[in-house]
Amino acid sequence: MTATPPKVRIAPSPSGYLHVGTARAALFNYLFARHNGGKFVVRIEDTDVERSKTEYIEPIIDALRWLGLEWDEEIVYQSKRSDIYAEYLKKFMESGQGYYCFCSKETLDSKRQKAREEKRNPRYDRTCLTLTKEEIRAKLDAGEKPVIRVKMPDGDIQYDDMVSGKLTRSSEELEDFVVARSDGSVTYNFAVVVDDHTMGITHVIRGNDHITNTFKQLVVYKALGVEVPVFGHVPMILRPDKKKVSKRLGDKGVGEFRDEGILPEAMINYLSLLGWSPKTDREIYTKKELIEIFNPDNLNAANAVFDPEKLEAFNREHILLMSDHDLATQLAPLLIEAGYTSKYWLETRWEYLRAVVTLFKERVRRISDFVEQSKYFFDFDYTYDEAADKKRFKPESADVLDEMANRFEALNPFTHDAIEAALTALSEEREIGKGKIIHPTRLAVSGVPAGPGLYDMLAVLGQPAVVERMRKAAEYVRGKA
RNA sequence: GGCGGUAUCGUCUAGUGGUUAGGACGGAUGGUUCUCAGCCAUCAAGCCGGGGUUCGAUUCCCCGUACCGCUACCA
Repeated sequence: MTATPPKVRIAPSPSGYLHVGTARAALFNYLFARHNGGKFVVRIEDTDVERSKTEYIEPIIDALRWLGLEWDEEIVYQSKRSDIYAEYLKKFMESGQGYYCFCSKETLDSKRQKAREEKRNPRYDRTCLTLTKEEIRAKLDAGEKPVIRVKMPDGDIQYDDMVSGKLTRSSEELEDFVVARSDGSVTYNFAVVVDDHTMGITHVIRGNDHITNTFKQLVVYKALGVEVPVFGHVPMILRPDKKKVSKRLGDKGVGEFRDEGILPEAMINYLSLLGWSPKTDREIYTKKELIEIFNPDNLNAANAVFDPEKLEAFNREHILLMSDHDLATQLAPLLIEAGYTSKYWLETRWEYLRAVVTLFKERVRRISDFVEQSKYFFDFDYTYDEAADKKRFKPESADVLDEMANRFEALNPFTHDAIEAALTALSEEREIGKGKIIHPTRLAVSGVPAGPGLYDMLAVLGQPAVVERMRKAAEYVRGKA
C-alpha cells in the first residue's frame, strides 16, 4: 500500500499511568504499522521536568507490553536528547524564524487575562519582536534569560489529515509560541518535530486534541526545512460523563483493567472499535485479525464514549475464545493470591483446575469472576449463605442430606449420570421433589445458592469432598434446631 | 470569549439522494433449567433543529444549537 514501509510511534508523557486514550492511539499506530509491514516505536516525552515522574515510566511500558503492542526499536527518551534539540534549535535560529522574548511570565499572564476580559484572542503581542540587536545584547549581558518564540508566518496553514481531510487554520489564530524555555530546554512542539524527523516517523497518528499543535509544528517543520509526515487525528475517548479521559481527571490506567480481570485481547478489541470500524457487523476480532483488516480510511472523526459494560461483554467473548489450559494458567496464581489455595496443592491437581475452568467458563465476564465464583472448589472453609441457609436448610434436610451422602458414597463411578440417577431414585422413593434434595445439596457443598448445574458440579468436586461436605452440613442443620 | 472539530437508538457503530435505517452492548418480555449465569425467541429504543438544493432528503449545502477539543516557559 505505502511505497516505503511506514514508521509510527506512540509518545506518552509520564505524568500519569497509561490511560485508554493513549492506549488506543498506540493501538492504531501499532495496527497501521503491522498491517503495512512498517515499524512501531515508543518515545517517552519527559521534557517537562516539573510534571514528569519517573515512577510512571515503568507502568506505562508494562501496560503497553501487557496489551501486546510490541515495539520495534529501543525506547527513546526525550530527556536524553537535549544535545540533538540544541543542535536543531541553532538551525532554527539560523532560519530567522525565531526570536528572543524577555517578557516576564507575570506580564504575559496579566495581558492574557485582560485580553480575555475584553473578549479578544489572548495571543502574544510581539513586544519583543521589535527589539533591536543592541537591546537584546544589553538584556542578555544584564543576565536576563529569554525564551525563544516562533515568529508565525502570515496567511493560512493547511494540511491534509488522514481522518478529517483538509484542515486549515489562519496563523492569526496561532500565537508566537515558545519553542525554548528560559533555561534553554526546548518545549514539546519543538522537541516533537525534531524527534519525529530524526526518528524517521512517516505517519503521526494521535488524538485530535493535538490538532492545534499540528499547525504549530508545521511551522517548525518549515523553518527547519525538513520533510513533513502524514498526520492523522483520531477522536477522543470520552468518559460516560462525556469528559475527555485524561490523567488529570484521575482516569483509570490500563493496568487497572488488567487487575480487574480484563484480558488484553478484549481491551484491544474493544478499543479498536472506538473511533474505527471494520464496516461489518462482526465485532469480535483477535489482534491478528485486526492487523489484517485495519485500514485508516475507516477511522471516525467523532468522539466516542467509553462503556465499561461493553468492554466486559467483549471480555466474556475473549474468555470463550481462550483454551481451558490457558485460562487455568491465568487462574492459578489468582487463586493462590486470594488465599483460597496454595501452589503446592494446585501442583498435583491440574486436571481438577481445568475441569473447574470448564465448569465456569461460560458463566464469567472477567478472569477475576472465576476466583470468586469457584472458590469453594479450593477453599474448604466456606460458610453458608445466610438467606439460602434459612430457605434451604430445613430440619428435614438433615436426614435427606445424610441419606443422599450415603448413596453418593456407594456410587462407582461418581459421574454426572450416576449422580443424577441416585438423586432421582431417592426423590422417587421419598416422594419428594428433586428440588428438596438439589438445593440443600448445592448449599451444603458450595455454601452459595447459585452455580453450575449440580450434577456436573458434584462430579468435578469429587466423591470424597461431596460426601464429607454433605455430612458436615447435615450435622450443622441438626445443630440449628 | 476566539478558533477548530463532530452530530444515526442510552452507548459503540453500519448505511443510503427513494431502505421495514442494519448490527452490538445495555434494557424489557417469554422459553429452557435444580439455582444463578448462559442459551433461544420476541420487543422497545435513533437519523439534533431550521432553512435551502431536489420530483424526493437521515444522506448534499447554509445557519442555528449542542457536545468535545485547543487557546501555557504542559504534553
